Amino acid sequence: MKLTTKGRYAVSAMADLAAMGARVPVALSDVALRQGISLSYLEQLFAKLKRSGLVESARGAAGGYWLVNAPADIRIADIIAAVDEEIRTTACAGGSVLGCQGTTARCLTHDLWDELGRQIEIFLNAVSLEDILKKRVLGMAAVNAPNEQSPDERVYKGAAE
Amino acid sequence: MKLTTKGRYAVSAMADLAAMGARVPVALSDVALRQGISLSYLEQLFAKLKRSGLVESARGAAGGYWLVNAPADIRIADIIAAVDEEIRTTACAGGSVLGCQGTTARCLTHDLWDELGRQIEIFLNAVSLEDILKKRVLGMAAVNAPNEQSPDERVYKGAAE
DNA sequence: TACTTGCCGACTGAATTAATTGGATATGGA
DNA sequence: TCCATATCCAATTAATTCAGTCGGCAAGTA
Repeated sequence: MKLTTKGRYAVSAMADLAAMGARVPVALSDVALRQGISLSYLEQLFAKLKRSGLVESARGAAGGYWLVNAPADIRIADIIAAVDEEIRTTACAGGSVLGCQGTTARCLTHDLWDELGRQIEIFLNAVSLEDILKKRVLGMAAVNAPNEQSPDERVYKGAAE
Repeated sequence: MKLTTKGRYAVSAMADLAAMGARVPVALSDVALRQGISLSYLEQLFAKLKRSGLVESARGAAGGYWLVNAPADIRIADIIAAVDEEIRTTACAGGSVLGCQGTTARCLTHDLWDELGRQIEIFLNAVSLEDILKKRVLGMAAVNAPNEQSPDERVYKGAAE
């Protein structure tokens, strides 16, 4: 999972829309001012957000963008996936185990990056736009102890993949 | 937290040292061969690892690098911090809240990136080199439910809830 | 001495991010 | 109808970072 300002901009902008109310067209120029992001760059991001079905738009004067779903139903992972496309975290090419090429240590770390990617995805899937607006995010970080417990106790969900 | 091949290379190389035994000098040229990483690039990484006190070295023939501590006492977070230096995940400059400049929505997302960084750090701190060698990594991913609130119908953590 | 290895700094190619520029098309209101 | 305001669209650029290269020097061993 890439964690760049690109994804952060997108989340900030989406939170901005959410704060402005339901199905009210919000002009990107306003968002740009409030969030301190260049208008043209926002346009590129929203083209992707729209392509992913997260927002709708109206052209012309009094036009703008608005959220398709309620903030409670928009997960942060959806937003970042829309603008950052690539989710791969393992060193192995193509996500296939074949990429490890038979070397030992790299295959050992394979599990690590795999699990880290899952960890990040679980987190970003657990947080909605509404959680952000209502400041319910702090204190969510957690991790299971290494491998001694029964698999049934795991809280992890099989990430989208 | 940056998650690039840089950190992955470093972890792979450290796992390689760990697998070779305690305080045995391992030449980087051997590590480069086994892990498929360019020697010169490895040298740069190990300069940082040494500066951080994770490895020691001996020059000359039969020289090489070895781990200062036991694999069980070396956490992945230490390795990545050593080579990637920067851990900042918030959009706010300098890690200071002042970077938010009074805009509302960016400050809202501040908590999110803060917590995500904490999540990643908790995970990478919970895993040691020994865990990797003994393949105890899978199943550690987890997350707490969002901050105390009346439970609604939404599924935060997937089917396991 | 010859060889191996760590050490050091400057440089380069490739990729990506972030942003810019210059338009075209649609819409509502004066 | 005209015009300001918007989304839309494509191409280009500037800056950054990653990943890797290159050449040479220092130190230790046989």
